[in-house]
Amino acid sequence: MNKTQRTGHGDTRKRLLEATEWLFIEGGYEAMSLRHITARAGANLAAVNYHFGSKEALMQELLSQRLDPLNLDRLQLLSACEQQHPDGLGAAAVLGMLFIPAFRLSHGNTSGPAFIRLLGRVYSDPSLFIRGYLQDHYRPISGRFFEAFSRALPALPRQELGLRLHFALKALSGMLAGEDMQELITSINKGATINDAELLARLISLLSPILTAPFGTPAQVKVIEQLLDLDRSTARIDRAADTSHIAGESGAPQWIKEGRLAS
Amino acid sequence: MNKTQRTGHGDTRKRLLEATEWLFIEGGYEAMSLRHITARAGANLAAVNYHFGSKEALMQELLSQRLDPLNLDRLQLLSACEQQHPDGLGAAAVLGMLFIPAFRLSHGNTSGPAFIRLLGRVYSDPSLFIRGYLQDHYRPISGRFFEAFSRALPALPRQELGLRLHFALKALSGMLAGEDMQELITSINKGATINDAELLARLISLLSPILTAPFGTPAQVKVIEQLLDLDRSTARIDRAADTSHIAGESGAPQWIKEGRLAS
DNA sequence: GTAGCGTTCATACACACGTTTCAATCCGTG
DNA sequence: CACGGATTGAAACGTGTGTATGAACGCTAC
Repeated sequence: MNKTQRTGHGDTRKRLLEATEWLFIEGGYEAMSLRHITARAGANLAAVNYHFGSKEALMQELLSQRLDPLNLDRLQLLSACEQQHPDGLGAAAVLGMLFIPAFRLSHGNTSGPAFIRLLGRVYSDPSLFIRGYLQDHYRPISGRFFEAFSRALPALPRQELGLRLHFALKALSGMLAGEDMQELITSINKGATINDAELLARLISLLSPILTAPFGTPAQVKVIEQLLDLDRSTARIDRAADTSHIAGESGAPQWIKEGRLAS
Repeated sequence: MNKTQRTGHGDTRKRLLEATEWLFIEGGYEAMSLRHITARAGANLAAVNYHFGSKEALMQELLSQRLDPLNLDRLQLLSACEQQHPDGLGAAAVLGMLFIPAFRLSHGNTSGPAFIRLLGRVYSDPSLFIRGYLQDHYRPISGRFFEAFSRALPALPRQELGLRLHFALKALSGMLAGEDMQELITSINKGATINDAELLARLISLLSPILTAPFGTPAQVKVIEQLLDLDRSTARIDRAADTSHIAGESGAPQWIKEGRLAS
């Protein structure tokens, strides 16, 4: 029945998805307009609504195609690992099970390094649509991994664990979204022929302290107390509280007095 | 000469800034329209362009009023501390000098907890305007603190240090922007009468490992290698590379066949 | 009281957005 | 060749945006 699959010039659908992926990676969901997408894909403006029904449906399809396999692999790896080590896992290992499937998927396919940046964008995009999609579609996997972390760190209260996980994942996604990560990987690979395992271990060694670090020690508290004292004695005489808003002194609107008539 | 300061009903300017601050905190720069701002401030739409000249100028004024004093205090504290401890500072102490002025400013003024969330938004907002403003106006302070960190961590190559700093600050701002931080603070304060210094020390103890953690140890690398093996053996048979895009099987556009005619 | 300045108001402009419509095209099937 | 469904094309709609304009208002000073 799938005879008319490739009718017409017809890979418009594919080109639209690719263009969408690119623009999303570059600027996030809000900066991604249908006119930009269709122009980049060499398609007509109406093509998006014809093939997908709406802009949101387009984005959902892209996310589903990219994230579903990834999260399936993550769950499978977690299950296999829990079965193989029934006596418990370390937090670093659980982190590894989040990263390794992403790492593998980004190596095999043609999308190559773009996949990593897509991941970063998805997890750091502030738009309600993206956020809602993630929460709606991937709550099970979030829960599974939360439980895994909870077992790996039984001393941590669940609320505190949630906080630290937010913390760690924000750091990670903020990093992946930029181009810094690519530079890091290439620069490392140039410096010495480094193993994939070493690279991943290095990444995880940055993240796992966020989860495992103990609360502030007395020594650290003492350092902070000294700083607080120094700050109090250094701070300029308190500006009158909250009158800071009143800046314009008199007369015509302030912006007209400054030199920026040009531009 | 500043006699006509309070002419008319006239605190419109102040109300506009406050409304802007609220809306920016809630949704970021892009979600903040002039019509929303003026409606919330009980002012006319044209008021923004009259008092500030443009939307961007409004935002610049808000950011300048909030961030300039903060960063001045930070620099002053850093200078005082370097003078007091000419033999060098620890990374945790330098982190403290970033946080303590923000902490103090958020305690004194009426703006109270909003100031913290404003900070989080500013540093995590993805819009080009906000990013550009930060880079243009606060490059000196960034440089100063980068040097301070560099002296505190002489073993770290500068590129690696830059990476880890990005990492740490992304984590921090992502955390501050949400409401989680307020919950954390209040929940901590409820659990036990905790000192300001202890709270700050706890925060810093989460962040400083990102800067000071050593590279992956051989033991960690070994764990990752085991996981990689397990992943390779577990991964489902490779889907044909990158044909994942082709989903529609035949006939009419896929979205029309599904049940979502409603809504 | 009236002239003048600072401020507010309603309204309009030009543009970009997502979506819709309907005619024009393609191409396999009869 | 001609029919018909799948696809593409050009143009328009309604809404939201930032900005601009000019009249109306309030107050102070002469």
